[in-house]
Amino acid sequence: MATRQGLDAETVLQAAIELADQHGIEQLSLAALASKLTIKTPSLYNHIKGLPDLRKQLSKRGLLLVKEAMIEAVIGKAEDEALLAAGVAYVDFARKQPGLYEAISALPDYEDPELKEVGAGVVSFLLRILAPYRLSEEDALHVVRGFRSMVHGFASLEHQNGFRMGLDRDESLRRLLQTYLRGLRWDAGRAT
Amino acid sequence: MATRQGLDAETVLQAAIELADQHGIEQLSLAALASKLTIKTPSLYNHIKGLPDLRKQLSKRGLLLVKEAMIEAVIGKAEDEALLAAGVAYVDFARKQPGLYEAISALPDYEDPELKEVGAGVVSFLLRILAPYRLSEEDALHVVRGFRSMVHGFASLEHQNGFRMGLDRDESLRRLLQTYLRGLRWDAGRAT
DNA sequence: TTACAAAACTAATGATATTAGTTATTATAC
DNA sequence: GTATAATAACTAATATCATTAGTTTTGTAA
Repeated sequence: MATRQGLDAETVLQAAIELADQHGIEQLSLAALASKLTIKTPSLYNHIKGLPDLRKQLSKRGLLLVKEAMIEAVIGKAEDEALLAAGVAYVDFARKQPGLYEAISALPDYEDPELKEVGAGVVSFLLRILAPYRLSEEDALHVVRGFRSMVHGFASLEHQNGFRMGLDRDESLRRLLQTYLRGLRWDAGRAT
Repeated sequence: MATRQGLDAETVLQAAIELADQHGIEQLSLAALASKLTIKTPSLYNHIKGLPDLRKQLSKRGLLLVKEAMIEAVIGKAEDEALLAAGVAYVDFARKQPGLYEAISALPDYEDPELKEVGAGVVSFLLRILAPYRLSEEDALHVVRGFRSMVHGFASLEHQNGFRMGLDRDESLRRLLQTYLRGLRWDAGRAT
């Protein structure tokens, strides 16, 4: 019965991403996923290790994709322009793939080596954008933390409908980043 | 059997807060909560409406407490000093009450009127701190969004062990806020 | 003391993830 | 082309969980 369909780990992951994007990561259950794939729940275990493993995969994929989105966004740009574009791309990613973004922001164990690695990839990408600023390594790392805090916080609050005033959200993000960047210039003693 | 203990909604909420702070909001189950209170799970329904309701109560309490913490922190301070203190108090709250903080950041329905109200309370508190800056209403609202994004993003990343370099985290937060505030001064055309 | 409200209970239901063991299908080796 | 091995699906079973219904017991108020 049930003629075997060509189902592999990647297909399962894609289906999980769709479900998470549609209904939120909280609603992503193995039952719902199996149903979407028209198989029974236990059959999923041929492709994933379990629900925690699946969520980890979502987190990892999310981190990879958000980094790719930022890389794509900064092509041909440098310094403030590049940081602004990267920040906007980050937030846009969270808007377009809300479930995947939730997976990034709700991960329980950042200690996992795979997640550590992709996380470090994001950080090193940001460090490369910051290179032209000629900051010390320590200063640059503080800036990376600041940048990540800003864009993650913005995306997170926006996602949970935390911005309820009828005020343009893109404008809020742009101002946040630009104000910060101007502060950076000031710090460098060369305000433009 | 089971001599009735003086158990009310507040006691139940407190126990839930303890569990959430200890093991994370994800691990907070009615079964664990009932066990902690030495009652059976269904008995909880005499005090709460259900698990979603309990989580909503945690969110509400968290928002109230984080606002209180900020209010307390800005006593005798104004302008940049006050904003910095409020930001630090926010992050400190997330550190000391991680479960309660998770409840704030993982709430599914910000549409709930009660939550809207306490959320608006936080915003109006921040607006009052911003009053001396004499910004237009629109500008001030953008700044509030920026401030919330920064502190929430920082607290959230720190909570999930997102800052893995051996770099002082308090210093990162201070720099983030101060850099932003200097950018604000520059915007106002009166860089100090 | 009686009556009522409420806080606890037991029992039952339905959803969930997970494991064990089975069947059937695909692909590989000969 | 056939036999074999790997594997993708299945059924059955278990444990945990939230929730509802209905019951008992306790504390309080009349």
